[in-house]
Amino acid sequence: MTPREVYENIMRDAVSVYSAEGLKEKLESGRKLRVKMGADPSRPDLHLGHSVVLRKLKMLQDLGHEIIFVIGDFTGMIGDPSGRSKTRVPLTFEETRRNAQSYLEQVTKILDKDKTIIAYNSEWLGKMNFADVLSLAGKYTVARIMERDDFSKRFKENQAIGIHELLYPLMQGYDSVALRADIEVGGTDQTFNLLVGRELQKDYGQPSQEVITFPLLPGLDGVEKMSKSLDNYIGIDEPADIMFEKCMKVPDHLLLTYFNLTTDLKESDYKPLIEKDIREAHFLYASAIVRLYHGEEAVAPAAERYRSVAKGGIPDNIDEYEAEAGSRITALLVQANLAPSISEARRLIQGNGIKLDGELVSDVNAVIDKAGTYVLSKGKNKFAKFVIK
RNA sequence: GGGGGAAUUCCCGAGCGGCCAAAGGGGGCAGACUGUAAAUCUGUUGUCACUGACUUCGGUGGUUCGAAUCCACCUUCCCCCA
Repeated sequence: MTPREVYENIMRDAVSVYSAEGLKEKLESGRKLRVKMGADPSRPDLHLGHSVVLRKLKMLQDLGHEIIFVIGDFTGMIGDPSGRSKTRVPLTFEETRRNAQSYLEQVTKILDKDKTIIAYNSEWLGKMNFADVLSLAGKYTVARIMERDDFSKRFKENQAIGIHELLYPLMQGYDSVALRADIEVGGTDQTFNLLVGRELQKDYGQPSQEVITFPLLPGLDGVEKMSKSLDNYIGIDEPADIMFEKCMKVPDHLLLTYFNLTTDLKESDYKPLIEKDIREAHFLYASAIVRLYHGEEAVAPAAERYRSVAKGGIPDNIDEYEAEAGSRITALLVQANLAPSISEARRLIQGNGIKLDGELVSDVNAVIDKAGTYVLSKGKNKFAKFVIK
């Protein structure tokens, strides 16, 4: 793609660009740009939600620009203030490095490893003394900080806001100063912080970075944004089978959005199909995603498996466990993680949710007493194979 | 600094000293229906050796035959005034 094409692609999918002229100018300057993106070291697992932004970074990278991931290890060590979430266990130095490593590995499913840089914000934030902090804090006002949506909301609702929380946008913004970022990208939830970076760079005598925000991908529940903790995600590291299955579960009304944000397909390839046959459109989507992250050869088997399970079949590549003859089915369910406790296993049986080799299990105290191979299933699509000795 | 209020199960939120493993809602899980969708309906949602037992209502002690409910202290949080 040419710089012009990349610019147009970004303008098409971005929610906001501050400023569009600045971005265009920088892209066409021929200069090697420093593109910053923040990474949360406490959650190194990437999903399709992240891929929205990562795929744009890939385009910039292909133009020869430098991608810098800022690992927020300094902020991570203090704890995340956003929301009223419980105090997060601060990460140790080793953990942040380990998570960053795993982050890098996953990121390189989309980006070029060699052209991707990792930076830790403890490198500069950790060296600041109180005078430096005061000087930084002096560059912003309470009124301006309170413009941030969640701050003002919490303030109005008389919810606590820690002083250090007010400093967070400044810390993130200062990262841009330290890195002399030309462009910063992120989800729309980061808009405020990214703009603070723009302001601070000016205060520190640097040209302001261009800020590009991309839409947040809604999760599989169709309500919350995609996140690992809500378990409504499709991980880019997941096995092809699971990926395929999850893609088929994307809510109908969001399928178009998913196509737009996470695939390379042209709208003309999928939009008519969505209107005509939503189920086929799901297959198209699932295939596209599996192809993207696992390659063409993984598509057919995953689709095949899906179809067979949908028909009530039992797939062959399922987790295998061993147990002794005479084991209770409830215990086996717990062993295979199909139930968190014996009690829950009993309830599942009572609720007609458990099958043994396709036969409904009705007795809570049922025992497998003959050696052999059995398949336990929970609901329509959770299976475990047992080799009983 | 002064005054007031709150802490309940995954979340929100009810809870007269015994009928409280604790209402109701949300969320989760399972069943029916389906497209392994949505919507809807049903069941279920502390643990276990499961017609019973055990451990839970911020923490520690106490009162009582008996405490989520009463008392004391502690911890944390919120509000109002300054």
